[in-house]
Amino acid sequence: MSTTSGRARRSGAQTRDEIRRVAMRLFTERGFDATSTRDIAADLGINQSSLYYHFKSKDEIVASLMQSRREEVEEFVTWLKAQPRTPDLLRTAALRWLDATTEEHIHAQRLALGSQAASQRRFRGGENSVPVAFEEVIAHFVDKDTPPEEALYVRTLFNAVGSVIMATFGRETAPADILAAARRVVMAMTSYEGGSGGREES
Amino acid sequence: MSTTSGRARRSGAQTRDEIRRVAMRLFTERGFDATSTRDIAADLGINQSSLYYHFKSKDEIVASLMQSRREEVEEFVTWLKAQPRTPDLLRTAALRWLDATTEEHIHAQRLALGSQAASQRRFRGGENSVPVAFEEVIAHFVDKDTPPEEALYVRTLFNAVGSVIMATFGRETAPADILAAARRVVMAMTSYEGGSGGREES
DNA sequence: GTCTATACTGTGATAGAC
DNA sequence: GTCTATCACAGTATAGAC
Repeated sequence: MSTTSGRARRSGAQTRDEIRRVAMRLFTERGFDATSTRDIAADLGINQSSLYYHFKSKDEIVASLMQSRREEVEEFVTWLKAQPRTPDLLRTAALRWLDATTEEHIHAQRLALGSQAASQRRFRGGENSVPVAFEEVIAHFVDKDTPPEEALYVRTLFNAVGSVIMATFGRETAPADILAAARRVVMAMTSYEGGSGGREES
Repeated sequence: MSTTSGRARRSGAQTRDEIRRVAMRLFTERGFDATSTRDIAADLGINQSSLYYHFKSKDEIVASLMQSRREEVEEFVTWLKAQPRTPDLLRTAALRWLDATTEEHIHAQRLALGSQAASQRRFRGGENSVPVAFEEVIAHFVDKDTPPEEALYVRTLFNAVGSVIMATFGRETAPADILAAARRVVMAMTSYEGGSGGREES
């Protein structure tokens, strides 16, 4: 919704926040590397060099995009350390963290995941890419009547290895450990029969 | 192991496969965008332009890297379609797919996940990045005696949203659905008490 | 099959007028 | 606060000698 294909809108009076908003959207859609400062400026309807009045560098833009989320992590850590060590703390903490995730956080995370769209576009490209081929697997368990979040659940299940890899976050991890963890994830996700997913009002 | 910091080895007689091997390693380590053709050539000890004798373009290199995985997906689909629709087919299929994942596949997937190392390096960078801050959360549930795959499990749990986002793979998905699916994942992963993870010999 | 040399393009960033 | 103009450089890719 809103300005779907908005480019070159007005000129003048850009604020830091407007730049941040556009940059977030473009970084999310195309990835950081694939988004040039010219792209950002063009979308705002201003000149590329004008960005440098508001930000010292392209890196500073992305850094400012990440800042708020970081502060929330610190608050979460503070809360966590104040909790008694009960057996269900793991679940409680995980759910609390999840509930603190807003829509904007999801955008930020998409960005932080690392140029998702950008590189994936490269690998999707053809008809004969892995993701396209994998759609048949998903289709085997999901049809048009499947609730969206359930379809997503199935997708996530078959991407268990990917989920674990993402969680390693660049640290060196033995492939055997990745596979072992992924196996646990698969077992857990196919054992759970939590009805509609256990949504609770808070 | 092997040649950890190997650059500029010998000259001449490079095969397509050697280029593929080096490219895979560098793409995985640094990401596609952050790896130049010069980097690849330098690691092989040849000139940048020599790559173009073997491959038409940089994109063709990465495309050739993805091909074998794609064929396996197709085989998997064939198998899947031949299965009877039993209630536990989802688990069976997910485990089968998982078991077909080799070490090399993990490298390929790291690459396909999209410049993981590259962009994440940008977001890690400072002391005050989100991932660094989040280490405290992990440390609250994991110590040095925790088995690696269990530690990975915890990391994956707290990255449930990220896992779901990754699984959406660029398709437009409502944030509410992402959160709903992530909630299911968290519930499932914190309900399962599968002992050591249910490793079975095949 | 590899080299040297170079064209071409796109990028982040700066200087200075308005 | 935005513009024009431009720089410096890195990247992919090509031409042609050896």
